[in-house]
Amino acid sequence: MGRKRTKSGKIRLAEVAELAGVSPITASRFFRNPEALSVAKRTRVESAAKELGYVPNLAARALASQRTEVIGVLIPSLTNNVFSDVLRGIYDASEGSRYSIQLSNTRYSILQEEKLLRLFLAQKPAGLIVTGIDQTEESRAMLEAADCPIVQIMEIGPNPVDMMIGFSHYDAARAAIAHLFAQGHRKIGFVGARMDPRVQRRLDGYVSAMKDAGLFEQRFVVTTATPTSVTLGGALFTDLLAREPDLDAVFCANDDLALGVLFECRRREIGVPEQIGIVGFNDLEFMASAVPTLTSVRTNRYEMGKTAATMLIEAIEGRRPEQPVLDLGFRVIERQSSSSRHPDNRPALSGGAAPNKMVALPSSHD
Amino acid sequence: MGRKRTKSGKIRLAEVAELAGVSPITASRFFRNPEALSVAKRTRVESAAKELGYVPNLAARALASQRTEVIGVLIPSLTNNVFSDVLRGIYDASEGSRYSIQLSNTRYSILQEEKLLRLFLAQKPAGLIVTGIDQTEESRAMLEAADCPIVQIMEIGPNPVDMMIGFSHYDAARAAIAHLFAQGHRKIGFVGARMDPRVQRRLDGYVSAMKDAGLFEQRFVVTTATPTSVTLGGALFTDLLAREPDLDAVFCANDDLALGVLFECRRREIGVPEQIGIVGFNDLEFMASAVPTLTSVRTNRYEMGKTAATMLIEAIEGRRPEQPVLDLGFRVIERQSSSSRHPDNRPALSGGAAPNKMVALPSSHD
DNA sequence: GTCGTTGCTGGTAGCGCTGTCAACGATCCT
DNA sequence: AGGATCGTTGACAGCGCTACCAGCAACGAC
Repeated sequence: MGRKRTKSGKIRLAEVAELAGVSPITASRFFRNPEALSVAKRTRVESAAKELGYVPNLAARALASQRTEVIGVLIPSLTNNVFSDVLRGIYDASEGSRYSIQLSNTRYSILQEEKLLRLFLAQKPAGLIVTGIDQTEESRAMLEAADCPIVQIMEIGPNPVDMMIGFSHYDAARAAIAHLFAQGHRKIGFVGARMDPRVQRRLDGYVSAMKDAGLFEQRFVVTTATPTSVTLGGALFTDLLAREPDLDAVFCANDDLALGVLFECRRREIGVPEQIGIVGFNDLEFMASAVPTLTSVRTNRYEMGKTAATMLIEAIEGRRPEQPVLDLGFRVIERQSSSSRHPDNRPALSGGAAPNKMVALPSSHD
Repeated sequence: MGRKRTKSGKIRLAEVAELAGVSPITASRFFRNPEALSVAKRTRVESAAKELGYVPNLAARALASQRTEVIGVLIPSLTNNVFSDVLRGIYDASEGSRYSIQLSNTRYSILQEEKLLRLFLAQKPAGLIVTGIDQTEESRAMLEAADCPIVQIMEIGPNPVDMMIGFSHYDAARAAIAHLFAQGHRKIGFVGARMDPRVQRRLDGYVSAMKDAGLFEQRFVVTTATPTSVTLGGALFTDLLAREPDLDAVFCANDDLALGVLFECRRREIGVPEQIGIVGFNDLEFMASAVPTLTSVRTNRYEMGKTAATMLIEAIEGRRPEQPVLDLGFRVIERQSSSSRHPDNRPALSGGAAPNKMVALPSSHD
């Protein structure tokens, strides 16, 4: 049943120190800063610890040192594929380090975020990763006053609290529309769900690109606050078609919606891309596999998470990165669903302030 | 920059006690067992705490009380949709409770699991949630010796370490095959990826069902250790077809593979379900939206996580559930992709020892 | 009236570790 | 050679909270 066993044989630092023939404080130092010990004592403590199977008591450490080795992570959703990739990056980066991850879900509510932030901060985390740049005023103040490094992820913008890593959703959307223009599409609709700040900025990018071309029409835009889903993609597309039957392409705020649009086209026997072009956002794995393959804007989610955690840990340990704000860019991955109405292909469009920082996107699966 | 600020104005329990005019220990009791206080002192402490904005120091509490309020969760993957639903349930259940979640990713390695378990156990967690029933001997021993409640999730089997919640993957696979039989399919292939223990048991269920019907052929089975993906579904299906061109249905170990198979059929212009029936596993949201809609085995992932965490918390607080092993069942959701070769429809098949415990599956998104 | 009993409260003593500072010998510079 | 500096080590004093046990009033039973 696993309920028995009362006192586990606790090995304290003092025991290790005794066995090693050093003072407790020296043993303590071994675990925090081994370089500070002479080689002789270092090996003595090391073998003593191993022999006794010593595991430090984190609570005591936290109490005595007035700081924890916890990195708080605030993300809006646990199930959105986008965040699970980011999370995986964060966990991968934290692995092997002394830091552990404390994750909380804001459910896309900045009020909830504020509440969680208060909770986190009270425990004096070693560092904090927060999503986006749209915090409440109160949250912002807490973050600025916080006594630990902070990374804002998912997007970049002015006035970072501390560090920042992401890309411009606005520019990415503009690049997607530019691609559609280049392929000869003109009447381009927008479907968006959830409409969190990042989706909103994609919409803004879409609107500006369309306006720049003198092609914007309010009826081309269909959005909802409802959480995204494949099914919803179909429904929103249906709305869009009802408003504008002559549509020749759709830019979807994410790939789930794009897949839903694709299925809806199939249901209605609308040819893709002959009659309707489709572009998604995020470049989830299935996009390359769909029939026809679906164009999307690739974002470096895994790397974003991994780099954010790495930067944070570096900063915690006193090595602040030379570049506190990192633009990871994006890339329009051109596939069949948006292919040219005129048969001319061109290279992939890239964007972001640091396109050279781009790396291959790891598989979405682990 | 957020790096400044040295000493946050720390309000200790002692301050609260002083303001309330009680001893620190009484104030302490207020937070742990308010019932033990007289009503007068209770309200005094409460308002004092609120006035000062007191937040308990968890490290000190853990050190003094020799236990933490941390629930350790070990799952094989962060990105698999299946686990993100379970996780969401766990987080939802833990919210509002005093417990916080400590998550780690075993990457489908039981050795890694063992390592993490050792790490977790050393910090004396309040409770533990582990995935599956295939631990190493060492892990098993540690779990049995652990001084906290434990829930095994995702599947049920004999000899629970403590509590257990899940369903029979074997039975679920058999039900899927029974459904295909009922629809007139005979040459049914199996495609599986990753081949973790649960997928293996689905395969076992498939094999037994096929053998029972005298229809099993080794060449109907295509599996790989590679992580699952939509693309992989298409590739495995291609292999399968090469081995057995006369196949009339495919049972996919998960929905990603099923979607890949669907796309591959489309690519090859194979009619679904006329020429090939498809059944997936998990019933992810997109299955209902695909064209044709895809049959799948629905599993109660969110509820599994939520119930597991709820049971665990109850057990931690001394209220052990009357039913330590819970079968959440499954349900074959019949859709177009497997529909009858003979036009007769029948109600959905259900399974599991506690089908009445079945609840509506919450949306996969939050 | 005395003696438990119960309900509430407080004092004492750490939990296991680390921050700070001082001390020591060895090394280096002038 | 004398003093300064560096590298290494240890003593001490808590960090903020709770376990444990003692105390005390109020109450009822004998």
